[in-house]
Amino acid sequence: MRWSHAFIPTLRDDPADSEAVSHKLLVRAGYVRQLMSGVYSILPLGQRVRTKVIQIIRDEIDAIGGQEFLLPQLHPIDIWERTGRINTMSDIMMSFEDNKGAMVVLGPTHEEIFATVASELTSYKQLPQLWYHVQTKFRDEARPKSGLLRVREFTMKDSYSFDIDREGLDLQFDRHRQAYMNIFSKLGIEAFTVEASSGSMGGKESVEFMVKGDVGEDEVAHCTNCGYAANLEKATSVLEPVEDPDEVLQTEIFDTPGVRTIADLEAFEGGAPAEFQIKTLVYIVDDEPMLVLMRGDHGLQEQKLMDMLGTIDARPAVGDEIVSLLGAEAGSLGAVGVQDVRIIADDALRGRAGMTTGANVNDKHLHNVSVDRDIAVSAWADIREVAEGDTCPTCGEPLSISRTIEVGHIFKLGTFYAEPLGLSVLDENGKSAPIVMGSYGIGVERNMAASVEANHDEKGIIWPMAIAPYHVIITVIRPDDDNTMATADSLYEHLEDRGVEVLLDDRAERPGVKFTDAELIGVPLRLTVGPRGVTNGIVELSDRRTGESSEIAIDEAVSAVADLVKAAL
RNA sequence: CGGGACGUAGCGCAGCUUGGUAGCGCGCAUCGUUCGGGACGAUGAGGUCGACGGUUCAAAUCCGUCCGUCCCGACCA
Repeated sequence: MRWSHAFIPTLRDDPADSEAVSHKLLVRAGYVRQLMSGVYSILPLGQRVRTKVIQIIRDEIDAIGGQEFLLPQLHPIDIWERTGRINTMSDIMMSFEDNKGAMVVLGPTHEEIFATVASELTSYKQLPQLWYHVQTKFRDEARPKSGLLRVREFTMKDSYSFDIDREGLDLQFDRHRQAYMNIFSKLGIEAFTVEASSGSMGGKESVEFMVKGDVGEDEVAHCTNCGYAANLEKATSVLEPVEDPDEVLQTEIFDTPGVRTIADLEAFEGGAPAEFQIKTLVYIVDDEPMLVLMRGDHGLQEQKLMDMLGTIDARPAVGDEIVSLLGAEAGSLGAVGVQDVRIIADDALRGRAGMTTGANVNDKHLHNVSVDRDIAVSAWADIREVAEGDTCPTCGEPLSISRTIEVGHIFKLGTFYAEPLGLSVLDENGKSAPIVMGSYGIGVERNMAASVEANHDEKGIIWPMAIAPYHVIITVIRPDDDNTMATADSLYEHLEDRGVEVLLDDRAERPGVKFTDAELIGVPLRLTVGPRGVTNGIVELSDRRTGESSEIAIDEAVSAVADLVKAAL
């Protein structure tokens, strides 16, 4: 491609509406343009990268036996009603009425559709199957952000496995895990896997692929010593025991004017340290109010609570709801003596005594609360959010917490979809058996952005060879010099003949502009061809990542570049 | 959905407080001089000032409503 005929609109300034590095660079370097919030046009350079990312994914999934489909993006709403996910996904589903008045949704994901096709599977002899597609998903995210990292219309490869039993699922799951790691490696992304909550996807076990990055939306607890890593939505840690007083006293009410928070009560004369307080939270779960008790210095991890309750609908109660339930306002709440309300308590409170908590009377608290004696706990669970420095559950070393970008997520769905959609086959005994499913997703544009987050410097993008829009850019210093341009043209043609993808910068621009643009768009190799060198039979070969350059004979340039490209792919 | 910021030429911004014929830089077009790290000079093109309504002799500027975009949080495979 000749740059003089290409549409590569580079910008000198960062766009005003960008924060994330990948967003700034992909816009400035002419890869994407925003149409509306969370919706982007992919420009020619971006499309070349996107196509390569897709092909890498396709090759890996084909290698583990995947069969590619093309599925509808328009879904009748009733298929979403059948699995019940109309309720769990409705917030992000784009839907509209067709001309006949039927409700149609733009597919946010395709479990239901693949499962419908899979209803034609009738015998265990047809299993296992591995099906996938690479298509646009529409999700009306409440808050698109960070350029391509969180959008409302995007491309995803999702695959679906169908097996007769758990063992088959486990095998397909492990193959995907390896395929995904291969993919991330080619994309220049240092991904690691973490245990994750499955959220609204259904199923029990899932693994997320994460890459560290400040713009990420997830937080992961990990142990550098033993390699333990889990999403904060699921992470656990070992608790240091607290010494409770030996003497068990009667509860005692006392005045705490103006005390509203754990910290207030710590500072209050006659108060208590946070680890001797019980934090009482009121939650509305599936329209039912309940109390959630935490140790004063611990935070609730809502997803752990939701997973434990098997719900996807939970929210903190608001002022009126709290007062009508407990008779006091937030700041003076407690669970002592509360009847007929479900009380979920964090494991950290088991057996604790000598605790302080709200009295359910404004500006009053209770001393000497023994959890077992005074509170009618309905259920115990680990619902505490792991904090930086907590003790690793597997090796005992301190955990650290990092922000991460989720670049892939794989799920063992089990029979979650098989049952409502009637997916079953006859087993070898002629008995009906539900199909065991897995689903495996990876977002294409998000991974492009994640790769930029991981591969850039102050000058611009540094693409890994495998997904670079071009392998090499030929920067012509004086395109108006016939000898120089002829040399550049010849190099261009010979490189293309060797299968190297070349961008020929033949624009009538000053050298500085061309160098800056070349570095911004991030082509891995650069050949600089100028009159001075051409006279001496020399061109310059430079490496975008290291910044190193060397002079090389014109005769050898094609082979040298072709070899470097080959070695890097 | 809660909180905050913003909306003026392709891009980045000033002007608004104190109403009076819309500006700067970059980019773009033509010509000339330049040319191995974002050149210089000259001449130009380009804007319903987000939309609608109100106040006023007069609104980018004041008032109201709406729309849009970004950031933090909630939310979220």
